[in-house]
Amino acid sequence: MATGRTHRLPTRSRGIPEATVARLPLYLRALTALSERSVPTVSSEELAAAAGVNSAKLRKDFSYLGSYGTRGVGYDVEYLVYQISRELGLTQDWPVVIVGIGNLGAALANYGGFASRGFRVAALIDADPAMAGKPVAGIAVQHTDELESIISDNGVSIGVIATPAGAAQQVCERLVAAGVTSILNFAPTVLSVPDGVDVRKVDLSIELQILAFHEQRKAGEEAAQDAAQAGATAPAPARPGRVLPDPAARPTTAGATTGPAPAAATAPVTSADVRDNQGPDGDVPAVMPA
Amino acid sequence: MATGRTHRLPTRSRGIPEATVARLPLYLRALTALSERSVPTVSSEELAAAAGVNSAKLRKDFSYLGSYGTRGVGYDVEYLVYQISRELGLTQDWPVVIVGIGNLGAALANYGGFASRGFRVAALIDADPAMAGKPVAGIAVQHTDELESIISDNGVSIGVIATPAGAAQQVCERLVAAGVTSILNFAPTVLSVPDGVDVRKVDLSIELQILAFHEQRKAGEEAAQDAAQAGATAPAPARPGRVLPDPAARPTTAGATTGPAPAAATAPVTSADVRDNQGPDGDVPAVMPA
DNA sequence: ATGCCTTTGTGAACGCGTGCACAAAGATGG
DNA sequence: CCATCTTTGTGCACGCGTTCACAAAGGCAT
Repeated sequence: MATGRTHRLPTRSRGIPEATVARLPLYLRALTALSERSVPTVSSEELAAAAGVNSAKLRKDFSYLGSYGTRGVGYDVEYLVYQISRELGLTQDWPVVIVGIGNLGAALANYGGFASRGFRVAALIDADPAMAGKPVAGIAVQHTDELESIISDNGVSIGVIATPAGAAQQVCERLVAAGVTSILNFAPTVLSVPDGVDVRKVDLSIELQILAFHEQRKAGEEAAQDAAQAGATAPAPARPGRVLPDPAARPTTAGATTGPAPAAATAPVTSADVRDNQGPDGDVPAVMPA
Repeated sequence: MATGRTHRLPTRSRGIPEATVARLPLYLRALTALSERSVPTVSSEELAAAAGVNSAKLRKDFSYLGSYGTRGVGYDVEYLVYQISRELGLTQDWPVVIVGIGNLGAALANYGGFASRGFRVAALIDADPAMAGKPVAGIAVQHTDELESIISDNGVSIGVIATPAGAAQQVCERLVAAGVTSILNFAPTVLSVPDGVDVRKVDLSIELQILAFHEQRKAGEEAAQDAAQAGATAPAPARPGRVLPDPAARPTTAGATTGPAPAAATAPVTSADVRDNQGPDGDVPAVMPA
């Protein structure tokens, strides 16, 4: 069972820490803006502020790329833009396919940020025959049947999945089998891929839940403070509370009844099960970035 | 001017590590799926597989919530669903506003994952007067002028920004001033917010760039291996050959003219097929999709 | 009851990422 | 050519996050 987990590689790809790689696009964006304003050089302090990071961190990040700065002066904007672009592999053109042209897929297809950074939408693919031929963002949608040939003919190595959760794993497997080695997944599902394939996921639902957690925490602390200070501030509008019924007591081994014991031991819920784990709810894809 | 950084201070919110919080939604999704299949209990091993993580990590994550498992048996699915939901603050209803109803904003509005997880779209807001009143996903779009009153009237504390990059910061400030304390940003910009406000960003462009980096690395290693196996001669680059010679000489402060110094950065990639990145300049920062 | 077997919960080691603080490098002015 | 000032590049320490490995806990069969 080569249930390749997500990305579990040498973490440090050829010397450049993953955390640094994730920030390079941020620096690149800030630098591009400076470049357009014809700013010749920037100090680590200025650039760090623009990118929203610590200047020491920025300098260390750049140190992994080499010594591209000039002490006492800063970094040459144009030169740095080129170096980072090269490091990120943006000096070449990356054909990309988007699978699943629903609301989200269409939004992605229309996203202007593709072309401007070295990415080119090579094809839009959807399983709905009715969509075939329809132009979206100026590109005719093609049917899933042609997925393999499209990828092969265009040398596509990056695929974007914007399908419903239920179709994601299958689409993923076809993409990988056809030669795709990097996938950006917008479907709310955990994708299983073989080693060597990179998967990055973007999930609106998860992001919101994380925010909700912090929001709840903030509300709690605030309440505690208010209580302590005895109503210094006006009581915030009570949020509509939809309280879930508490399953009451924790299941203390009790459930003796339905105990045919579906045998948890023997069937370690593996890939087969995981596969159908799809959307708990009819979850439609989700999220998207900008 | 409180150039508030993102969120990075309390790191460990009330004992639960941030990394753990980020995984809870993942567990919750897997558990919900099991719940719908009426599976009574799961072992950490099974659940970890379904969520795509290490079982030890999962157990440690749960240990921060309390001892909800039964040794020798595993975790009660229903009970755990409740506990995690409660911890994430999903037992209450969170009204959310989406600002910027373009392609992306509309896609988000249509996303089914909202309601299913305790989130409710309270309002759709757009700056275009022509959009006002138009129904999107069954909700009438409202004009930006009403932003403050909408937030106040509905007690909204979570806002989603799906506007073009240029408008994001301004919208953000209005949201925060109106009472929003958590923001999910889809615009490709770094938002500055005061302390106490959480910001999470989703950026397609960045994700793709990270994938491109790894893709390029893979291509490089592959080429190296091929070369080694093929007799270790001729650095035959595989696919989109990378291997670009350091083009522009680094700006060694040389030019006496501190002026604009167009810099040779545009660097015509001397070597073969490596297409030069699109325009050394036309790189428009991007207008959000939408 | 008793012993076996499964699975949790966690102590401890390890590695990555972050941020401080500073010496070295280089520009600039005299 | 030398002094001074600015900014880079990085050694070092600290803390979070991950993973291993195992003792304790509890079910289950005998």
